[in-house]
Amino acid sequence: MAEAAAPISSLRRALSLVRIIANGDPAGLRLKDIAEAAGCTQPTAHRALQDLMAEGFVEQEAGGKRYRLSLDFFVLAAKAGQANGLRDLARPVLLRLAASLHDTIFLLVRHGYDAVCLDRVEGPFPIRSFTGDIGGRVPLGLGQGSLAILAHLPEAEQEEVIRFNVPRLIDRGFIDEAGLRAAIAEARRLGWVNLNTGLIPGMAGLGVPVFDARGYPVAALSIGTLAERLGPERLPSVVHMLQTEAAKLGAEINPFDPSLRYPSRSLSKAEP
Amino acid sequence: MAEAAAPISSLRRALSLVRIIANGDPAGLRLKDIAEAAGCTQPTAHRALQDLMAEGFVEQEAGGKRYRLSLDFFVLAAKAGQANGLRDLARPVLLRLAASLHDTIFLLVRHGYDAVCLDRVEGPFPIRSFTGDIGGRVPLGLGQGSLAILAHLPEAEQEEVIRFNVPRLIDRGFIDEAGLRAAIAEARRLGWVNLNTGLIPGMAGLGVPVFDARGYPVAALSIGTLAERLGPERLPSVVHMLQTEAAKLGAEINPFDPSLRYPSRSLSKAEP
DNA sequence: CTGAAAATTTCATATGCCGGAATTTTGTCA
DNA sequence: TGACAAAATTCCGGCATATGAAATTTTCAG
Repeated sequence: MAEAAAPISSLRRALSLVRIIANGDPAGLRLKDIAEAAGCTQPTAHRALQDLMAEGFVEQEAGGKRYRLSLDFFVLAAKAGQANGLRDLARPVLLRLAASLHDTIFLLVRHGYDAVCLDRVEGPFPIRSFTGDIGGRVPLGLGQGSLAILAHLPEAEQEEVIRFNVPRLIDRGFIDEAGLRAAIAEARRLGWVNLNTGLIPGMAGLGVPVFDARGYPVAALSIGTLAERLGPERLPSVVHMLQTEAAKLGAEINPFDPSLRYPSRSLSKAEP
Repeated sequence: MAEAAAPISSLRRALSLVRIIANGDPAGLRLKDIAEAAGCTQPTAHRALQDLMAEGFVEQEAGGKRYRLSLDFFVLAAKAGQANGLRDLARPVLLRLAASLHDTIFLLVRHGYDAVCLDRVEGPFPIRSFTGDIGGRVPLGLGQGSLAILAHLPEAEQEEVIRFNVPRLIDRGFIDEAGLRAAIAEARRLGWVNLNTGLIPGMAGLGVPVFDARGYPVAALSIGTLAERLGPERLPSVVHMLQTEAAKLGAEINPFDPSLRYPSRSLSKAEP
């Protein structure tokens, strides 16, 4: 299968070690396996890992030999979720919504071909979602908030994402291209997304896009709840509430910070 | 003043760039400032940053020149909070507690001289806490959960932490050594921590330690709420609930995984 | 529009990285 | 518990590659 056979600098190799560890067994990986996965010798991997440990990116369980990501890394990364300050801006919004609606609220941001869950406040009902936890990632188009973003992207960009994501979505067994396009059209027509379409039985959700000052859908607010809690009588008010908060949030996004619009590099690797 | 004047490998320097960026202005840092802070020339910093970008650890706002941590980094790190799988184990616990108590619940783990907020589920009341958000860090001893951990550490270790942390706590203007020792004694006597002591006016909280199979306080559960919600009639039942859940959680921690006990390296840098 | 500061590229040099082989440590199976 | 195999770590010579001065281009401020 396509093996990442990139002959690269020592730095890049070391960073790839971090990825390998992150994606490996949460209990930690052995040097041998890391070296093998990275395509380098054990001494090389070993020395890189020493440095990674010295800088606090990686740690070993006390006494043990297995390498895992360090808690320092976790702390460090909390500061990476601040793209545009959006997370802090959105926090009161999420809290308000959760308090009013008594359901779980998600904040998603677009990141390349994916939507990333930046934050989440849960209601009293147990919810299963695609995005899952904070830091979770789903292909654009899968899930309400994610679809809300995709549906409101500029035409050309939307096409690019669709082309890239359809195989990924099919792989996950959820939707084909026709279905996706239909869902996008519907989302665009309504201005929001309502998927009761039993992707997860008994669950339902709503997503609305968050536009920045340029009308670009940088993020989405979504709600996840039990299907029975989104019946015809409650649904309109929930939509209204989400849209109101999304509009307020969008207005607060610094219009002079052009970031978040076009992620700078080739982004998330596909998982086809 | 104390300048990190460590002549180190290229890898370590590059990793230090990540730290510099993480601790800098969230809007991003310029190459010149990064190079200066890292103590290397601009070309060197530049090429390291190119690699960091290529690996998705760092990104530039579209078109701009400033470097910031990438969202990929955020995604990656979500997997770093899994020390011991504690986060997943604790999630249902947090949800249960939040649902029953209608208050904000924190999960803290010990990390060197600090406690790190691994997860948090909020109740309907707006709360100010020391730890703040997920990924937040406080010196052991500051805050209810954090103090609960410190109070139940083995004597020698506790002394070491106290010696290290007292200056940091004083710097924050919160407590002196005598006060800390009194609080520790009280916490140990009760088995839990109750700080209504107006550190934050109107706020109150409770913390209970979570012990692993060896009786080592690896973590803490805590509740943060309005002072008026922890009156004498409600307090005992809240304590009981937290303790019950803490005990259950402790029992689930894999007793054969010795990690989390002694963080492997020198840990969090002081901020004196 | 202009000039200064920052970013990026070039290039010769030597530094410090690389992997094979040797040595020590660890984990496993009797 | 002992012994063996596998993994981890250290050593070391050769050379790839990171480095910083200088030159060039781009950006930004006034």
